[in-house]
Amino acid sequence: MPYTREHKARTRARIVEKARVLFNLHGFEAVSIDAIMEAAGLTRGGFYNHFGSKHDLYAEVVLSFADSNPYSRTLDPRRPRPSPQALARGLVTHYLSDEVLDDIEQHCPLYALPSDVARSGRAPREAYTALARRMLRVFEAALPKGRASKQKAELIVTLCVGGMLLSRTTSEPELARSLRASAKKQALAMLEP
Amino acid sequence: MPYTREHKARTRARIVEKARVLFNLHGFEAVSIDAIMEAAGLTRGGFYNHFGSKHDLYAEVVLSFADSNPYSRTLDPRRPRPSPQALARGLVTHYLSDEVLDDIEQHCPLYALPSDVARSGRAPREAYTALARRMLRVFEAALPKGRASKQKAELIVTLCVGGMLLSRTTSEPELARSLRASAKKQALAMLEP
DNA sequence: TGTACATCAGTGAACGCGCGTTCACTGATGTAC
DNA sequence: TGTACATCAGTGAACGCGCGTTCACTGATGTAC
Repeated sequence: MPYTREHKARTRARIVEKARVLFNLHGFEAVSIDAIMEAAGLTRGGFYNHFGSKHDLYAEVVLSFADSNPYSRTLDPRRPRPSPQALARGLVTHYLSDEVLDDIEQHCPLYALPSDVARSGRAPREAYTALARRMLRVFEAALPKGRASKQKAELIVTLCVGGMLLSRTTSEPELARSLRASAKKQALAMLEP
Repeated sequence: MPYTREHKARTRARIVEKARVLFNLHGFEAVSIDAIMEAAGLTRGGFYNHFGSKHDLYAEVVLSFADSNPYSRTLDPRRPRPSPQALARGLVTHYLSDEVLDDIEQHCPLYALPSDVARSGRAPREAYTALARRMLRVFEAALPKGRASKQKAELIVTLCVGGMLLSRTTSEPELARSLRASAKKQALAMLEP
């Protein structure tokens, strides 16, 4: 078998990664297979050696989102793992930060691709849900056990996603900043003991 | 001038209304001019008697969203206008209700079309912002004057939009229900004196 | 070690379809006389 | 009041482009001998 199994896997991963960035920027529909393959340094035809259709790629991309914690980049692997509380506070602060808002490539699919996911069938929606659950767990781990904490975690996720969504879509920077600041303040307050 | 001015205005309004419903269901890109015109009882070619391009229609549709208070349907015009507090509580309850979630045509563009709006240029984004501001005003009117109330109003809007967005996109009905219930409870609590 | 071979990742031309847009036209309707 | 006319909303065929997908091929590379 010429070309190793690893070679093909790496190529496939490169396509998914480039698609992730392009989808984040422009949405599923607006990005052509041509554009994705070119970004991956390949040509159009080869796409179907890796995926059955463009829809299959959607699911793959959203699954890859769920597998890559969007907060992980801010964690220095050489340091000891922070406490659940510090992790939760850090996630809120990072998630609602100006730097993330200004760098569309970093945007989380929870607010960057909701419409596209909703229209794209079962697999992408399940990946979307998995990502939301992952965020929920980070916050639940930082709160005392119990029903009230589950509700608090849900509210914090809602504030993070809603805050960024409105910030991203609104045309007034001042309103966007204010909405984000309010959401961040409230979410952090909810993490206090 | 054959065909009265009113006739043309009514036709135009009908196109915008049908486009609004179809865009809500499928997004901007996925709905063709053919489909819109057919829904309005017309044929393809006539579209350009009313709009310069499909993009012009986007802006028009979002502007029409901003002009139609999504809560207005729940208000019975024969009754006296409710107090600002009752109006705000009613908006939250209606906005995050199961009935609205289940009827996509009723969905608010703040969470139904964010990606499409973000990718469609200045005019739709400004209409989107106007709609968000309108919601903010409803909540501010129900709260005592001051800085804290402005923040509270922003949080309530964020909870409403974020809660419905996550509910709409998630694949697990139980999670969707729980997220919405938490958001509703918190938003209503914030409206208490 | 070197060589012939088989495999299959990758290429790029071609196909077909849908959609936004154009355009020559048709015919319903308000207006002038 | 009735009629001829001008206007322009609406029609539907046609155009052109882009994109998803197919397919015959090419050539890089691991394997067998």
